Amino acid sequence: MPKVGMEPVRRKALVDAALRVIGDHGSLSVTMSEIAKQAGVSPALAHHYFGSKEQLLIETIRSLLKQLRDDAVTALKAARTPREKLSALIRVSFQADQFAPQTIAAWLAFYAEAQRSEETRRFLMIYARRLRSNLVANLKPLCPADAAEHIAEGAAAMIDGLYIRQSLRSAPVSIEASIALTEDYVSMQLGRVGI
Amino acid sequence: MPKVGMEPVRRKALVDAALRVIGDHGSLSVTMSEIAKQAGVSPALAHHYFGSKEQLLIETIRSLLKQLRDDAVTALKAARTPREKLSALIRVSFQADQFAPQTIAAWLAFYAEAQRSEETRRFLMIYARRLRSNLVANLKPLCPADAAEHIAEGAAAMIDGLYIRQSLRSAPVSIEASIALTEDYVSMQLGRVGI
DNA sequence: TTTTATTGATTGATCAGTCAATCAAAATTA
DNA sequence: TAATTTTGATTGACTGATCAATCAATAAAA
Repeated sequence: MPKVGMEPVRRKALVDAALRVIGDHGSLSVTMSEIAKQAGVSPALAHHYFGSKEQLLIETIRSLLKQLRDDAVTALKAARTPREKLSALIRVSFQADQFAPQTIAAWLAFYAEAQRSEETRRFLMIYARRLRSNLVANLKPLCPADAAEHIAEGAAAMIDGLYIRQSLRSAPVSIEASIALTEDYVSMQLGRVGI
Repeated sequence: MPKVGMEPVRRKALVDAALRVIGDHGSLSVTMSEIAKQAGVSPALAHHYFGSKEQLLIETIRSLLKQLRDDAVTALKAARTPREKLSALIRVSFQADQFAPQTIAAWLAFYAEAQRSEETRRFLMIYARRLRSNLVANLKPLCPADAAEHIAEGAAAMIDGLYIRQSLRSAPVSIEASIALTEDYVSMQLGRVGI
């Protein structure tokens, strides 16, 4: 079997499998066996490449974050004005694959894990700060600095809150409605101070 | 030992212990032993009274919810006008003990669990709906019905989002700031349509 | 031959859940 | 009142299952 150079292929397959299994299962209490099976390899191989379950999970959240960042970068590049960039950030947050039940379930599981794992928390803090600073940067040209901080805080909270509420599938707020709600908040706050 | 009538005492002690252990641990992956130890009884007794770990956890979330409801009822009674009642609802959501790191960690853990446990999800949906309908009921006197739904959705999302972000302890938004942010949102939305 | 990839089998630890036994208060009987 | 029975409370010890992690063995490429 051993074609040389399988390592990156296997690593990716395992990380993707982990994300899928976690999303389906809605929890980090998934077994290495499940993940390995999903990736089509033996559990032993997962340990061989990642050393431990924890390490595999760390890589998994890292990949989730990278995906989000790449999307944000692309969306920001496509937008011209600060106001357009704000809309782009909101749209990226609610894009279909991010808002899929499994993805939301995975995020939630990682947030819970962050209560225990320092490293997981670090990653989620990076996400939170990035969203915030992206928002602030594009709000500052449109309003006073202190207002920008304030609005960014509120918008970020609303985005995260819409995720949480989506996870219950109780009163499913559609993607469009979620975007509208957040856009509305930002527009109204900006309207208060001009533009 | 057997003084008769220990059952309710033990049940409460175990539920409280579970909440504490879950909050400290930041996860539902806590052992019956830990919970029982915290309650000062043997693991076997926990099983005796609750039958299973799952059942104990269900009772635990039920108690968390009851606490919140009682507080809300009290706060609503003390407020007079609809606008005051809205403020009361916001204040209750962010009251100190609810906003304590351990309580937030427990909520988060239950949200994650809700992905798997139908019953847990039911409870959380009750919370979500209750908050929403309380908000709507007190918004309706102040604005058109469709606006009330819209504002309630946004405010509820913001509240939940502020919780989530609090759980990371990254950019700790104080209780007062959280209340202010939500109040601000509601006031501004209402300002748009009068009052 | 050496190196890389891969797995089956195994181990050790952890836990939920069970059960038989004990202890002491309360109820009943003498 | 004293003796006896009943019942609720409680636990230690055990079991069976699950799982992360290890390792020695194998297979194929280089």
